[in-house]
Amino acid sequence: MLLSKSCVYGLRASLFLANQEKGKFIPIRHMSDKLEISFHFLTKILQQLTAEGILESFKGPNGGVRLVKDGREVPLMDIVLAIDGPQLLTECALGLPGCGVQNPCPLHDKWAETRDSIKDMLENSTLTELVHKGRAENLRLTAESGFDILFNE
Amino acid sequence: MLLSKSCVYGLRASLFLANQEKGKFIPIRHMSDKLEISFHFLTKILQQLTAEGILESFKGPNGGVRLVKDGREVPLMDIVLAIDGPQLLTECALGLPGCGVQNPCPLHDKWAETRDSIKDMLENSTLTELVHKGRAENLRLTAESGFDILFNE
DNA sequence: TATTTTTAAGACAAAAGAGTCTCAAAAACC
DNA sequence: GGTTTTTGAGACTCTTTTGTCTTAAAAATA
Ligand code: SF4
Ligand code: SF4
Repeated sequence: MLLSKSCVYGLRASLFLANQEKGKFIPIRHMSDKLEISFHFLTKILQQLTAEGILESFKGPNGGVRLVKDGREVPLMDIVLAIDGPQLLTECALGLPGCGVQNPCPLHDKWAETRDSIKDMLENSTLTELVHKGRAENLRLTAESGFDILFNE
Repeated sequence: MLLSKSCVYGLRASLFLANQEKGKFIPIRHMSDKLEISFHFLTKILQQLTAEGILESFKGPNGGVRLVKDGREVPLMDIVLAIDGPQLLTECALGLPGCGVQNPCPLHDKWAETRDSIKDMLENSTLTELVHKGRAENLRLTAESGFDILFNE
């Protein structure tokens, strides 16, 4: 898999948050219910995003988490880097250690192209952009429901 | 990681075989030494390739494994499918089950592009092509050595 | 202050991936 | 036939990933 499960959950939760009223703290329990992700597992993942400065959290009643920046300013890459780290961009097809252009394997040229296209996609897609698209077309964020699950009470 | 470790080892061993005298059986022990891969682990991986009809094996002295087809006819995709299966081409960015164009997530369009570029790379690269490139430029297949390790006795 | 609601932290367990080991079966050679 | 060399099959262990659970700390509210 390209992204770890933690990373995928982190992305889905971030999209959820980008679709909420700006500045409002959303309880993790609410998200874990809507997105059908284990509450404790999601909590652990979002703690990483909080530690990385992508989310901020607040304890107690009316607490929860929220995006620090407007989702428009948050490329998916930020979340991927916070959770999976940079391996995706540094490791490669044949997985040899300490790779680079100085000492490449036969796949390097082709792989570098592919890797760049992954990189570009993650850097050029922002949370808000995807939320707009998802809202407009009622796309889904969970196994069953469409995007509208994010609005239902 | 895009490809599992088993898959990467399978690819490296296949490149090694594509660089050998056509039709000759190469002992797995020889490959595991040269490529610095655990002998037993590599054996298990190559057994999968044999079961899938990509390699054929022969027991006993002067035995080993060899490519069934000329490496020119073997795209990397064959080896990836044999070892990692088709998930790379069917699973996707947000990892939702049963995905497709009928019921996409907000990332689908962008991911589909990226996925196609991965697919194209694996389908359009053949073992022989990469061996030629590796030989011409003495590229590496292991952590330390260059392509010439495949020739040294 | 006591109770409730929430995140924080980390121990713990289950599952999957990676790697090791042993023994059997086939082939060659003495 | 017996020994050696090789792949085949599978049990087994170790590590990483994934997921669960418990307890603590902070904040609100009564
Ligand atoms: S040379 Fe490039 S493709 Fe090959 S292992 Fe290194 S970074 Fe990966
Ligand atoms: S819609 Fe496409 S990108 Fe999204 S989860 Fe499904 S297959 Fe993957």
